[in-house]
Amino acid sequence: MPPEDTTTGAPSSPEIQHRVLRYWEEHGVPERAFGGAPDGPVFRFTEGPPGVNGPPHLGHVEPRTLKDVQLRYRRMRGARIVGAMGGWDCHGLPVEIAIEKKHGLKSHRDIESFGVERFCDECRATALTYADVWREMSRRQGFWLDYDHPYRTMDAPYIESVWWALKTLFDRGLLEKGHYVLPYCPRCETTLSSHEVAQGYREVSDPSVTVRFPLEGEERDLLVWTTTPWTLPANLLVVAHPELEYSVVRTGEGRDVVLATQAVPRYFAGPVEVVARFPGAELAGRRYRPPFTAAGPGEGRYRVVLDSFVTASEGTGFVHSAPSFGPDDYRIGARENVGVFDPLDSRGVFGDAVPLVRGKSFKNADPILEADLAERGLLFRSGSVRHTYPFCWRCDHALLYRAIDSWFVRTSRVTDALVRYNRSTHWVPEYLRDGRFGNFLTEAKDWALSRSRYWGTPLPVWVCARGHATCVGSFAELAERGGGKLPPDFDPHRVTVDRIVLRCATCGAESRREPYTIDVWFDSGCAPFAQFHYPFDPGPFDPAAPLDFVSEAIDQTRGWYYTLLVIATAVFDRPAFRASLTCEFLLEETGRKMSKSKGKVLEPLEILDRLGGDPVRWLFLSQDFTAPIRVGEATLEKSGHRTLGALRNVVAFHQENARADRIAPVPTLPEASDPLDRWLLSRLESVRATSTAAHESFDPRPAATAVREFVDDLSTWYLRRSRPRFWAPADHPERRAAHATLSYTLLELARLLAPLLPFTAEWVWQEVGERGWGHGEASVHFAGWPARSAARDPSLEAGMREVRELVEVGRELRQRAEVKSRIPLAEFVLFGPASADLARLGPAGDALLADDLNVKRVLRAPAETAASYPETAWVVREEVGRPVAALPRRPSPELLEEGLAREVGRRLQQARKELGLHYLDPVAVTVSAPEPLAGALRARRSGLATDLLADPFEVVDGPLDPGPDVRSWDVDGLAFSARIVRRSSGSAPA
RNA sequence: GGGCCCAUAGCUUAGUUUGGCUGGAGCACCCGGCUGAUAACCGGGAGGUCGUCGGUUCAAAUCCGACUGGGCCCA
Repeated sequence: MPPEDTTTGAPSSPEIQHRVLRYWEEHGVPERAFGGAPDGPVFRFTEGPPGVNGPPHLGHVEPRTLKDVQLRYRRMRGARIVGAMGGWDCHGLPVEIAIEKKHGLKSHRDIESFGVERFCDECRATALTYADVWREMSRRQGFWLDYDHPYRTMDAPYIESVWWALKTLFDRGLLEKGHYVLPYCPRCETTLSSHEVAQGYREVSDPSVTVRFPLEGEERDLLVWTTTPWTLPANLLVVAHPELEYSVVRTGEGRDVVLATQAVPRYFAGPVEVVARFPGAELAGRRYRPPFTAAGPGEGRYRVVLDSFVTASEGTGFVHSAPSFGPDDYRIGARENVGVFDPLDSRGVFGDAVPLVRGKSFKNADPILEADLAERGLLFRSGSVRHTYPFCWRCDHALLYRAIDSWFVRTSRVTDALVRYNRSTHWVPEYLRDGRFGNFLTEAKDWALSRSRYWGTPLPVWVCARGHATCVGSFAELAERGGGKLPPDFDPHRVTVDRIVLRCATCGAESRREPYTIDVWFDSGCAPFAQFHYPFDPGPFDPAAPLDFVSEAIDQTRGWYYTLLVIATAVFDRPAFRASLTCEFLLEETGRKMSKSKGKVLEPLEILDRLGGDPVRWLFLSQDFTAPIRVGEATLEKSGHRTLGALRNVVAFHQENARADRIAPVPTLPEASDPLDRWLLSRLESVRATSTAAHESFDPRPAATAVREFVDDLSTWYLRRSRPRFWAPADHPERRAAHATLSYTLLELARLLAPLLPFTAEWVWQEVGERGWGHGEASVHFAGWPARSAARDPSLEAGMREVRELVEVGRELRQRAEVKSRIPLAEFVLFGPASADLARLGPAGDALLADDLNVKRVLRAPAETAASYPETAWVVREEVGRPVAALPRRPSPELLEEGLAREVGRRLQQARKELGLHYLDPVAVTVSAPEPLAGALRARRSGLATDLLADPFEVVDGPLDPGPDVRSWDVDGLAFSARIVRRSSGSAPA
C-alpha cells in the first residue's frame, strides 16, 4: 500500500480499479451496458478492427479511450449503441509473414510446396494469438465493448458480406481488371495499394548515375540520369521535353554530350564550349544505342520521344524510359507502342535475359551494372543521392514499381462523391477534413485491390477461357453457379474456393477463379455491415445510415477512414460517418514514435494494472491528444495525482464526516442559502453545461479541462472555507446545508466524470451514494446524464473569483507586514467601491475574506483616503498607481495574545494527531507556560478545551513532572510544555 | 519536390482564430506561511532573445513572408 493511503484513508487509484472491476464483474455491469438502452435512439459506431497476431502497445490505449468516452456519454444519454462489439482483423500479411518466418518459407514456391491449405490453417490458428491480451487491456482501461461476440474478418459470414459488397461494385462497373504499373513488394510477391505504400517511405541513399546513350550515326552521346541503374536493362526509350533547350557540349575528352542547357552548370564547373543549342523537339525520333541489349530489337524502340512531364530541375533533361517500371514510362511506352520488357521474376530477381546479373535481386544489381558501364566507357558520372524511397509497410523490403495484372476498385470514378461526402463530415480536429484527409481524396487513384497472397478474403471472380468475368456475391450463388451443395462448415478461403469451377455468367463456359486474395483494408472497410452479416441476416444495419462516430489514431486517415469512405460511397452512395475524432501518436520520452521503440517498452497491461486505468486515461484526456503526447514512466506516475488525488481526498473527507454522524447523502439539488454552497452548485452546473457541449461535439477536451478546474475549486476553496461548518453538530442547519451541497455535488460529479474516468466515477458513486456497494443493479454508468439545473449564477461565480483574488492580495500584504496568518489583525481595508458582482455576495464575501485572512473585519474606504494609511502603521497594495488594499503592520497586544493561544492550540492538535488519536477521542491536558502566555491560555480555556476535546484542560505555573506523555515546544521565544493523556471514552460529546 | 501540424521558463504547457493592459499555469528549485481530508493548499523569489530573420502596424507570442528545426502525410 502506498504511503499516502496510510495517512488519508482514501484508496489509491489501483485499489479503486480493482475494487470496481470486481464489483462490475460480480454484477455483470459491463454486459448489461454494452448495447445501451434497447429502446433508445440509435447511435451507430464501429470498432476499427486491430490485427491481433501481435501484442498491443501503450499507444493503442489512447484512441480506445477516446472511443470509450463518447460511447459512455451516449449510453448515459439513453442511446442504443449499434455496433458495440469488438472486432479482429484476421487476414493479411502480418499473419502470413509470421508463419513464413516460423517455417523458413521465402517465396510463393516455398509456400505452395509447404501446402496452401496447411499454410492457411496455421494462419487461422495464429491470427488471434494476442486477442486475449487485447481484451484484457480493454478490461483494465475500462473500454466497454462486447468481446464475447466480436466480429472476425476471417469468419465465413463476414467474408460473404464482403463478397456481396464486391459483387455490388462489380455490377456497377467499379471492379475491373487492368494492367498497370503498381507498387510491388518482391519479398511478399504481391502488389500493394497506394495507401499501403504511404505507410512506408524512408530516406535512403541510392546510386546517382549519369550514363552516355550514344546517338546512332553521330559523334554525340545523350546524357541520361537515373537513381535506379537496375532499370537500364529494361530501357526502351529516352524522353526529352519538346520546348526545353538542349546544348551540345564539347568536353575535350571523348565524344560530345547532349543535355538540357539548364543542367549544364550541374555537370561542368566554369565555362564550357557549347557547339550547338536547340529545342528538344529537334531530337524527336533520333535513334540511340541502348546501354544493354537484353530487351532485344523491336519496332520503334531506342528512339528519342517527347513528353512534357520531363523537367531539367534535376538530372540532365533526358529521362530514360523502362515501360515496365514506372507509371510515366508505362504511359509513354504504350503511346509509342514499343511493348514492355520485364527481366525480373516475381521475387524481383534477374533471369536469363540479363546474364550479367542473373540471379541478382534488383537492387543488388546496381553496382554490377554500374561497373560494367564504366568498363565500356558509358558511365559519365557516378555518385549517390539521399532521397525518400518506399518500403513494404509490413516486411520492410524495398518496393519497386512494375507493370502487372491487377483488379481495381475504380475509386477515380467516384472522386466527386468522396469529396462531397467528406465535406459533410464533422472532423475533430477540424483541419483534417480539408487538410490531410481531403487532399488525399481529390487525388484518389484507383484502388489496387488484388493481392497475390494466400491468407485473405478470396477475390470472388471467376474467368472463362474467353475472358468473361463472373463475380459471385453470396455462397448461395456460388453453389448455384456450379459449386454444388456447400457443406455447413464451408470455409471460403483459398484451396476450398480455388477448387471450385463455375459456369460463366456470360457464355456458360468453365470458369476458374482469379487466384487472388484482396487487400485486407477492404475487409475492415466493410466492418460496419459485415459485422452483422448484412444483407443476409436481419440485423440493425441500415444501408441508408452512416456511422455516427468513429475514432482512431492519425494513421487511419489514409487507412481505415479512407476505405470506410470509399466503400460507403461506392456501395451505399452516402457518407461513411458523421463524426470522427482523431488523435496523434504517442511518443516516447525521447520524442521517438512509440511503436518503433527499441529500448524499454512501456507494457500496457502492467501499467494499467499498477497505476489503474483512470490515471492512464486522464493522461490522454487532460492533454491535447490532437498533438503527439510524450509518455514516460515519470509522466505516467504523475498523471492524475493532482485531480484524481484531490477528488479521492474530498470523497474520503466527506465519508468520514458523514459516517461519523450517519448523515444520509442528498441526491437532489439542495435549496442552498449559503453563498459558498450556491457558488459550488453554480460551478457544478457550469461544468455540466461545458461537458455536455463538449461530448455533443465529439471533443472531450473541454470536458476534461472543466472537471480539472472544478475539482481544484472544490478542494482548495469550497472545502477549505466550509470546514468549520462540517464540525458543527449533526443536526445544525449549517452542517446540514454543507453536507447536502457536498454530497449532491459529489454524486452529480460522479455522473459527469463517468465517461472520462469510469473507475473513479463508480467509486465515488458507490461510496457517497446511499445504497452503496453491493446493490448490484446500481452503477453510475446506468445513472443517466445529469439534467440541467437552475443553479447557475454567473455573477456569483464572478464575485467569488474576486474574493479569491483579494485573498491573494491580503496574503501578500501579510507577508510584507511579516505577520503570520495565525495572528489575527484588526482589519483589511479595501479602497474604492465593490464591483457589482462582489457586492451581490454582500456581507458573506467580506466574511469569507476575513476568515481566510484572519482579520477581525473587512472595511471599505474611499480611494482618496489612502493617504491616511501611513507606511509606518500600514502596508498598502497598489496596482497601476491606484491603492487597492491596506493591512495593519502590527497586531494589538490582545490580538497577539489570541494568536499565541491559537498557536499553542495548534501545537496541541498536532500532538494529538501524532499520538494517533481519532479526532473524537477525549483527552486530559495539562499545560505549563510562562506569563503572559499562561494568562492568555487561561483566558481562552473553555474554547481551547472544546477544540481539543480536553477535559480537564489545566494551565499550571510550575514545570510538569517529566514523563513520556510530556512534550515541549518553543514558539517565537516562548517555551511551553504539555501533558496529553487519552481519557477512556464513553462520555465523548457527539 | 509538394501538403498538413508544430516550435513559449530546466520539463509539461495556456494564450495565437478576433494584434493592445505586467505572456499565465503546473512540476522541479529557494524563502515564508497555513493545515485534524489532502505528498494538499497560500504568498513571495529565481527562471522567458515567445525557434531565427524580415515585413505590416501607433502597437506583434498573436497577422504576413522567408529561413531553421521537429513530427506526420503525399510524389
